[in-house]
Formats: sequence, structure tokens, C-alpha cells
Amino acid sequence: MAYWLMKSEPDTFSIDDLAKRPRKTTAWDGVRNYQARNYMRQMKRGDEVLFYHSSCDNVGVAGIAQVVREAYPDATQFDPDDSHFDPKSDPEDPRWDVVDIKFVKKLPEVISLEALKANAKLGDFALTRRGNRLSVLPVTAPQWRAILKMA
DNA sequence: GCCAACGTTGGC
DNA sequence: GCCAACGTTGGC
Repeated sequence: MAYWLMKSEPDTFSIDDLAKRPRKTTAWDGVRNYQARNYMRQMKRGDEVLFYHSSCDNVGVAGIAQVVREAYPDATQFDPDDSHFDPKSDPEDPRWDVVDIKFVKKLPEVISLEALKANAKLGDFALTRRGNRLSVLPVTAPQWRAILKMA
């Protein structure tokens, strides 16, 4: 079992949107960064995910989700009408993948980025490293436990 | 809206 | 392989 953090802009897709989906599940499409993709390829069914709200008034961890389907090709890369269309991706060897994640719970309050930065127990946390821009990040087991305690 | 920090692209 | 230009991310 591994732990991850996935970012989403709540104006586009929030933890509430995830809870409202059919079967409370969504394909995490649109990732177009190789490192983030590689992390998604490492994800296993049952892995747990911190659902993070970025670029909004209340930046931070908003809920918990779970991986319910492991990596498979992202359909949006082959759709010319989709903003994530990638003309260079070969259908025989797709460049971009998605995983399916399912809603587990919404936190009563967002754990703010400020509070995460202030928590020394998190140590070297990928999210708070300077210059971090990855939309999919690994979380260690001790970090996961420390963050849940903050909820 | 600003800007720092990246990743990607393409000419050479 | 280098690197400048460009586009994007994301906090503030």
C-alpha cells in the first residue's frame, strides 16, 4: 500500500465533484507531465490519495480518495476536440495514462498548505519542496499518518 | 495579475 | 547536446 497526493483546481473538479460522480469514481485524465505520469503508473489498487485543492481561496488537502483502477491509456490524448489532445501520442503506444480514483471522504476542514508547511513532522515533503509543480506526488507512510492527525 | 520555477521545444 | 524561447503551474 502506497500513498499519494493529487492536485486539482476545485473550480474545475473539487472533492465535492468527486463525491457526486457516478459510483463516486473518476478517471484522472489530463496529466501531461512525465514524472506525474510515472507516479500514476506506480499506483496500485487500494493505494490512498490525498485530494488537494490548488489555485483557489483555500489551498490544501480537502479529502481522501482511493485508487480503484490502475494505469490505462488516457482517452483525451486522442481526441482532437479535447484541450489535452496530444497529436504526437501514438495509439499503438500511448504516451499518457490515467488511473481511476474513488471518493473516500471529505475532511471537515481543509488542511491548509500553510499548516502543512508548518508541520515539522512532515520532514522532506514533496508538496512543500521549493519550486514543486507536480500534480501527482508521493507521500510516505509517516507523512500520511501525520497529515491525517491534522484533520 | 504578478512572478518564480519549472518542463518542453526546436534551432543549431 | 546545448540553450534560448516559450508555455504552464501555482502561490500570493
